Amino acid sequence: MRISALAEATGVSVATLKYYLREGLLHPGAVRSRTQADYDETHVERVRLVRALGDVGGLDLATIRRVLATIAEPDVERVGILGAAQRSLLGEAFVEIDDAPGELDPDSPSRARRFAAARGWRIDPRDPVLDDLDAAWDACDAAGIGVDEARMSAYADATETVAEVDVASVPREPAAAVRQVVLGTVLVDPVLAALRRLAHQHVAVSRETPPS
Amino acid sequence: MRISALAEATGVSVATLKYYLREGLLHPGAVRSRTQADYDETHVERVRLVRALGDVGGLDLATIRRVLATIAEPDVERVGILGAAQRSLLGEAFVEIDDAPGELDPDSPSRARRFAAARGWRIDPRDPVLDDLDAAWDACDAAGIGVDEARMSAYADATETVAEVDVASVPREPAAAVRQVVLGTVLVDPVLAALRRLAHQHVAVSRETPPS
DNA sequence: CAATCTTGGGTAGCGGTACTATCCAATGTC
DNA sequence: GACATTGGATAGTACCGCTACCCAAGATTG
Repeated sequence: MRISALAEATGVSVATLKYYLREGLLHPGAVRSRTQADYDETHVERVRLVRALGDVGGLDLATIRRVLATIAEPDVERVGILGAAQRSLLGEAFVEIDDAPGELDPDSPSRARRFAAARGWRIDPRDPVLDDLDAAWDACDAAGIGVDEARMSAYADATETVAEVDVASVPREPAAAVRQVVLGTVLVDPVLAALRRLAHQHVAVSRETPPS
Repeated sequence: MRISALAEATGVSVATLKYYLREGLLHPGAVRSRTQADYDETHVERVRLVRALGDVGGLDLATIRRVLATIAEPDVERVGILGAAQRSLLGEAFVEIDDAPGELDPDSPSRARRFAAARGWRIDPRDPVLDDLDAAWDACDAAGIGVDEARMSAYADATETVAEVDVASVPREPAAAVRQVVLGTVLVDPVLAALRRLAHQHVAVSRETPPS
């Protein structure tokens, strides 16, 4: 399969494919001569994956590159599967959890930390996702959306059942597990977001005109 | 409060505030003289809201402008509260549901449509969110993440309980309701995403070392 | 075998987004 | 009266994700 055929198969222009090759998002094809390389199904899949991560997952190319690298050679030993996933998605911003400076204040933990603790969630208080939750929660406050602890608890219940399903679907084999976790973290979020909007519609309609 | 004080209060540079004023994202202050205007708490809140929608919600400025316009003068009569929310978030891409061309094929509905129907969700088959769900679901397939109907059902269960909470928190008064729905749609997604990642962590840890 | 693609490789440019910097004359402030 | 600040305007910047163009080597077709 030549590059033009790959372009046709994926719906991505030849120029863009060359760009992906240059950027290291797409592995080179088998070189047949100086002006010909052979691409196969793995290239088609890769291109589709890159587009999926970008268009649906909303990742930029730098993050996509890290995600692909993580999948290619997962560094499970060092930080575990979830750690590897998180590091690939955070990039520069990722701080090795042991290296975290002594900024942690056990006397006045953030709202997210208190919430997680109260819930009995066993989470390292240095986990940066806790800061994400604080930021998102604060943003809701700034917008005047009342998200009190009760509502947050209901959300946490729901996400916990989601997480059980997610974890149950992770393969035992480490490399496949990393792949599933990294891609699942990114690509299932949009699925859940769409389902939530649809559920809004359904619930709203059902309240107006209850099902007979 | 002068513009420099507003900048200090919000952590946004004066240059950027001027830019927001120009772009209509921030209402002008009370003009005291040709070189002085007075800003108040409403301006502080507005700036914080704009940053929250951008930084946390990931919206671009054009979308933020539409969201603010929708909140300011909701057009509830025409398309209902959820419709108003959706239109402000979709912008150009929004197609009046009655105007939808006859492209709808009732004989071969998409996977998302079949799924929603099988679930008993009462959703207009022309709802564009169904297409979003199809795209997100397809992206999971393209990535090799197996999301079968069973898993999707579990996700739908979870989002349905989230949606119940969401709908229950919507005020009765129309203008406040539109505000809650539009902002809640955008800003709660990141909260749920963070909770899901934390729940992953918790569930994974609990499986390794079950709670005593 | 010659005319016509097509390819890899490279460089340069483009359109959009979200600011940022600079200048100005009018006006506040000390 | 010296200096800082403001609104208003214009121009410039940095980054991102492509896109366009060029070239010479090599493949394909009539």
